[in-house]
Amino acid sequence: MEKKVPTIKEIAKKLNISVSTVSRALHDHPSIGLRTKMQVQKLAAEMHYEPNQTAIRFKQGKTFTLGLILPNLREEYFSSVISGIEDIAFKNNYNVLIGQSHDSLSREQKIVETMRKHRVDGVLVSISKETTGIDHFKQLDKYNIPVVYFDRVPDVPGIHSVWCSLYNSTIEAVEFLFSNGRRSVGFIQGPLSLNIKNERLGGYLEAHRKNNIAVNEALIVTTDLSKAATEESAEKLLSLMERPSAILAFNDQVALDTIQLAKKKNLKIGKDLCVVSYANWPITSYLDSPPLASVEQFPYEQGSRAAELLFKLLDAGTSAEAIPFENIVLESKLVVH
Amino acid sequence: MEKKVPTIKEIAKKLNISVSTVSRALHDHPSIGLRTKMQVQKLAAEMHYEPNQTAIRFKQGKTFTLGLILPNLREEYFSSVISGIEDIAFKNNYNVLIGQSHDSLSREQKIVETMRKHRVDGVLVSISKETTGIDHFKQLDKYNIPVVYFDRVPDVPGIHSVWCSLYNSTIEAVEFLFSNGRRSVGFIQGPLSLNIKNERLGGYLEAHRKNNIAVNEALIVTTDLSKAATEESAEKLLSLMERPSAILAFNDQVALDTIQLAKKKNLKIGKDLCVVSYANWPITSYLDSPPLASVEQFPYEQGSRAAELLFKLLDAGTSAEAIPFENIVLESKLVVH
DNA sequence: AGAAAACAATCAAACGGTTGCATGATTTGT
DNA sequence: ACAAATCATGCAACCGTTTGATTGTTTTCT
Repeated sequence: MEKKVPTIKEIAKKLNISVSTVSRALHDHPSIGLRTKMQVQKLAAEMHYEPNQTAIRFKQGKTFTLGLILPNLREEYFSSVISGIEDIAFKNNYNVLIGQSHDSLSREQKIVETMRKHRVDGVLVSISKETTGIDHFKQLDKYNIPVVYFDRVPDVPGIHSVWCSLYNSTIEAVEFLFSNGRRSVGFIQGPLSLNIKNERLGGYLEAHRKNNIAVNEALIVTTDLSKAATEESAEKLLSLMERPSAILAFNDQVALDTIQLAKKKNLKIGKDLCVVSYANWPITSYLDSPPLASVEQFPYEQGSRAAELLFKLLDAGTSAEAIPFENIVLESKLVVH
Repeated sequence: MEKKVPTIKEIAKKLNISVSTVSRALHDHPSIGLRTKMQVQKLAAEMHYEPNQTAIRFKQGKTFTLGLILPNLREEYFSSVISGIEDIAFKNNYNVLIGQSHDSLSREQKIVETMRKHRVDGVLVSISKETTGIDHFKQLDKYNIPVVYFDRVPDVPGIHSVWCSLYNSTIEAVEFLFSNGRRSVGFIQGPLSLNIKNERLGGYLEAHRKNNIAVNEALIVTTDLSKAATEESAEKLLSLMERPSAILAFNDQVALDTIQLAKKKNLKIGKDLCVVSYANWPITSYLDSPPLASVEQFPYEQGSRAAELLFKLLDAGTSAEAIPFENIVLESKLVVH
């Protein structure tokens, strides 16, 4: 009844040779004779031998596993990131262990701990919206586990990162609105921790400067991404005496909540109010009044680039020197619907 | 420079005792004296000792990892399932290794292989739409890896499964349409492999029987879930001489594609045509013309129940007898918007 | 006081594979 | 024909932890 999986030992016994010979034969080691090599490989195939990964991981002191920490899997954005990462990981014969922080710092801390205990070989992180420092990632250094931050990157020096610059696209987005005759553009910011290098705001301001349009501070509001907070901020904008004729929203979720509210107030989207945002959700194509345009951030590519960088670090780690901190910046792109 | 993680051996050396004593002391083994136990635990804490999971996994012949195979992470439905599974896994100190089949049989087969090689302790599967048999899961038997199917369950005997019955909800959904005066209800079926026990169709027919309404075969069409196929089928329905006044769609994605097409044909949703479907996507609340109702299938609960069942199998596996095949059926619920 | 019982700690094997070093056999060079 | 070089294989340690069997010491019982 009890099924037994064949081991290298049994192969050795059946052929009356030593385990080391079998091991080397299976690895095509040059010092093994052709005859034995063939014999071993033939028998191994017949017995359906498969190396015990658990043993190898143990012996090599590596888990061949990457840890991936991200806010959630629900957002299409992150599931695309995963595909990018998995493809690279798969090529390197690595597994990916996923942990969702659900945008909570304490959960993120727990996950880091789990990853450390699991002895993953490296970690990829997109930080939670509550995360401001990276102290809880420091513990990984002691275990020589390299970390690559992506997408939501903490604003501190001395890290490896991959992210997507929003500056140029934001300028483009705002100018797109200007050129459509909408010179009063509201801006709903996200949580401070997620404003990578403040690029959204920077682009927003620069677009105004370039076009000689004065910035109205009252048009800049903030949300923590919860529906309630977004509605409150949108309400602020929409009830201004000089109501903006367009809104730049932190992302498509914020855009949807804003549009929903605007409709309740009987504003015609596309006429009374135009909305542009970030993320470029596919689902928006099903909406009657979607954002007019959205900034695509190429999650798949961010994921794969981040994974590539991590593997580079892993390779270097085995050999010699510390790699200088690398920060890869991709360009985003405004997609007009 | 090279950081070293402390091991049980070093603790033993520092205290001049044997490794076995240390091991047992850390596990609170009764045959270790209180004094030594305290000493060991104190020193272990000071040195920040942490057991090497890799070694333990190897020694115990267990990976403390569950394999989870599902079509994709993009669908909100499946990300909820994951949460349900992760919560249970976490309670049992297990990790979850995720593989996406992307609804392709060949990918699914590869993933099963990966999981086997990785020697996961158990597997949870929601099959791809191309999957009809379960031959490729048979290899797991040889490794004593139990499998629990959930949600998309293959229609074969001799398996453990957790799924959500749609029969009653379908009857309710169709009757809901009838009671709204819509007696001509089209039905867009999904891929045959996903029609668990044909419950949607069964419910559809039963609702007609109960209400003495004749079934019009022309009103029953099929899609493979691709947008093109859905549109083709929807087109078939909407261009009938006797156009149905309502449609029961396989899921919310199909519903959205159908609604989009209907709008293009200038039909008023909610007036000329009512749509009900399955899945209950949260995003539909942002639509101007969402499905009128949707059947909620409780993904979180399905995930957690499936994981619980798997752990039950794992526990039993270590001890004695084979567990009789268990099939847990949950009830779905019609949610009217 | 002497045997039995309870306690505390150690020894050593085992898990499955990898790898540096040693050994024996065969071939090559002169 | 004999030393040297080359080739093929085996030995044994090792990775970190767990655990059954064993030894040695102390307490308890009669």
